[in-house]
Amino acid sequence: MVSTGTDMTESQYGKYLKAQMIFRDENRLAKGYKPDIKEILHREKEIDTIMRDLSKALINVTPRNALVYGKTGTGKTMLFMVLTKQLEKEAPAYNVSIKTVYVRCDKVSTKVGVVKALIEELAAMNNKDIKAFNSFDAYFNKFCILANEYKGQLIIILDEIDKLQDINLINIFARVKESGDLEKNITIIGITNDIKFDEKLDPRTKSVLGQRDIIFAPYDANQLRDILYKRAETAFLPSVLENTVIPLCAAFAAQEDGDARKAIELLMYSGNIAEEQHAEKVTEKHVLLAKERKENDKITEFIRTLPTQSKLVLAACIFNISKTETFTYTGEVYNLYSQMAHDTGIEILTPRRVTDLLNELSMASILNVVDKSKGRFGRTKEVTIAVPISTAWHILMQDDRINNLKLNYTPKNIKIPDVSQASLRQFE
DNA sequence: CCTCCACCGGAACGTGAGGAGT
DNA sequence: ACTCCTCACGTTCCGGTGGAGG
Repeated sequence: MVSTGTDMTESQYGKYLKAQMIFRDENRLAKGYKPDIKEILHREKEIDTIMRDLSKALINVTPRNALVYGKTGTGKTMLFMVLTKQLEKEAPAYNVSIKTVYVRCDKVSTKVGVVKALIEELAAMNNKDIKAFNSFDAYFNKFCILANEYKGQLIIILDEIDKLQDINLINIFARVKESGDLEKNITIIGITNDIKFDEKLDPRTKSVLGQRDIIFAPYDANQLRDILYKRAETAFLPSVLENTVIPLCAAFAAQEDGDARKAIELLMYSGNIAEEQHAEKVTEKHVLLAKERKENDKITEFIRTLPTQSKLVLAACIFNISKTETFTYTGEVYNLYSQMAHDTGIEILTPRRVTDLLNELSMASILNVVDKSKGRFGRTKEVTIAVPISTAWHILMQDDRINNLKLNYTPKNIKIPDVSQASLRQFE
């Protein structure tokens, strides 16, 4: 039996479609989305510089190497992705071949790994098979052979280049190019968010890589606002955004180092929440909720992924604090921690180590830890908790290794479970 | 003013896991 | 397969230290 089609009253999906009153194309706000060059705002100078250099590849002149600095969310990677893609697209019209290889050095951090990635890209162009070699030199030789066979321009982008274990790799490229063993058709572009990266380089590497420095300044609130408006045009349905929404998102993100990615994410999150609530418009309220939810998710995730020992220390703090409803001291924490560790059959750490764990929790803003002197009665740390206490406790008790603690220790005044993300938020 | 508590935190070292390089 | 090397995690040792009480 075959359905003849479109009886709307029978459609189970229809009501969901109808409910989607907010987004036109949510993908425009998604992480990997690459805008068109014309859509990119406030990077005119950088685009100009980069395109001027890269355009030489079109007449088969090797562009200069470059070192690109900028904090996260300033558009470095995105811009190079977009501009090199465009370059590759225009190459045939100029009768040249241009190949861009993009390597994320935080994922592939060894020189063997990087060269292997390059070989794979080059081999893929003419469907060659890739052999495994047993030394760096062998890999590098293979790369030279392939690179020499390739008559076009090869652009190597090393993203997060500061994570590269052996920066000497850059020198190896340079030396081989000088010696003539390698055609001079290779451009290396290093991207980093470490402003002082060049100080870690020896002068030679610096002169090889830093033929040109490009710096991406963080966006200010006004620029973020423009960027968000641009994205919103195509991402949202017309006039679903209240006027204050974008300025608010921009202002929040500007506070956080002008990270455009975060700004866009916040906007998307706000839209999601409006959608969940079947609202017709995205309002300021949704932005505030989104911000709060993002922060809560961060805390939840942080606590959830804490090592077991840290979880025990935190559990001890929480239980002590819930008893007095004020604060606790290092000594008390350690005593209870030892007890809890004993009860759960977990190895008991030394006090020295526990102070470090306490400090780590403080650094992460889960706890507030203040030095306190009780005079005659010694010096200690006064510990208070910086996150909603029942939220934290529930997350801790989701850990199988320590959740038998709740038999003896569940703090008073803790509202009981249903631990979905949504319900956690209601507490506090 | 001095003491002395109860802890702080630097330094040096041990250990085991995991990954890179040969 | 084997040897390095690095890194995270912990320990031991020990010289501080702010201020209430004597």
